[in-house]
Amino acid sequence: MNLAELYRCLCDPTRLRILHLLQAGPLCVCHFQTVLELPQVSVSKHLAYLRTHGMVEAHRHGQWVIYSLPRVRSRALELQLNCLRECVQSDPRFQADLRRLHQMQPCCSWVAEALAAEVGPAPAPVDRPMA
Amino acid sequence: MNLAELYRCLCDPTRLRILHLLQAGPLCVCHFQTVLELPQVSVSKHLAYLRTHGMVEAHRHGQWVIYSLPRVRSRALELQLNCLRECVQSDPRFQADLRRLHQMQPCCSWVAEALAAEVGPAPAPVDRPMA
DNA sequence: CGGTAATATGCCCGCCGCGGTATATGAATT
DNA sequence: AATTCATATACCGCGGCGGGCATATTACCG
Repeated sequence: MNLAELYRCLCDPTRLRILHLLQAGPLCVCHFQTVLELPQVSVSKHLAYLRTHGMVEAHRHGQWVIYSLPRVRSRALELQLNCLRECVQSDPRFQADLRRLHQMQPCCSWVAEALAAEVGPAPAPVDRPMA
Repeated sequence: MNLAELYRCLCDPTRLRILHLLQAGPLCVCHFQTVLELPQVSVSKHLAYLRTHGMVEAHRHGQWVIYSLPRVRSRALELQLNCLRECVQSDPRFQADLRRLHQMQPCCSWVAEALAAEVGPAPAPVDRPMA
C-alpha cells in the first residue's frame, strides 16, 4: 500500500476513532458500536474499509469478530500509528472514547482477552480471515 | 482544523509530493510544475486545496507566487510533517523529486531565497495573502 | 496601451466514499 | 428446523474531489 492510500484510511473521523481504540488492544464489533455510539452498519463498513486496506485484521471467534491492528506492520503504518497516538493525546473526543471503552462491560471481553494473549500461530477454534 | 481534515490533505499523492518538497524550503509554482511534471492547472489546484486548508501559505512576489509551509503550525501539523518526512525517507519517488529539485535552475530562485530569509514582518514589496 | 508570462478559477464529468435502508450470512440456541 | 444474535453486504443517492479544457486575473515589459 502506498502512502496516499494509507492516509485515505485515516481521513475519516470514525476510522480515526476506531484505530485509536485498537491501540489499546483487540476489540470486537460490539465494542465499537457501544463506544462510538454509531449504527452497526456504519461501524461494519468502516471496519471493512480498514480491513481491505490492510490497516486492521479480523478474526472470527464463534459468533463474534475480533478486530486488531495487524500483527506485522509496515514501517509507514507503524510510524503513522505512533503519530496518531501523539496527535490525539490532548483531544477530548478520543480520550472520552477511551474512558467509555474502559467503563463498559462488553459482551465478549473474554474473547478479546483470549485473542490478545494469542501471539503464536492462533491455537483457537475457527480462525479464518473472514466470513 | 480537525485531524481527519488534516489527513484529507495528505491523501493525494501529488499533495504529498508538494508537502515533501516544501520541507526543503519555500518554492514557487513553476518549481512544482517542473519537478512534479504535472500540468499547471493540476499543480495550482492542489496548491489551492492545501492553502484553503491551512497546510501551506502563499505570498506574491511580483509575478510569482511563493508557497511555503505555515510559519506558525499546530502541534498536529508539526507532528504530521515530521511523520511524513520519516515515511518517505526510503521512497524512491519522493527522493527523486528532491534530486530533480536540486538539479533544476529555477526561473525565480532568488525570490524563494529572499522569502526564505524573510523571517520578520515581511519587508518585501507587495506581500498580500493571495490574489 | 497591447502583449506575454505566471497563476488561479469556473465548468463539466466521472469516480469514490459515506450514510441509510434493507437484506444476507453465519453461528448459537432451543 | 426455526429463531435469534452478531456481523457483513448490496443498493441507492449524494456530495466531494480530481482531471481536462477554457478563461480570468495579475504583474511585467516594450
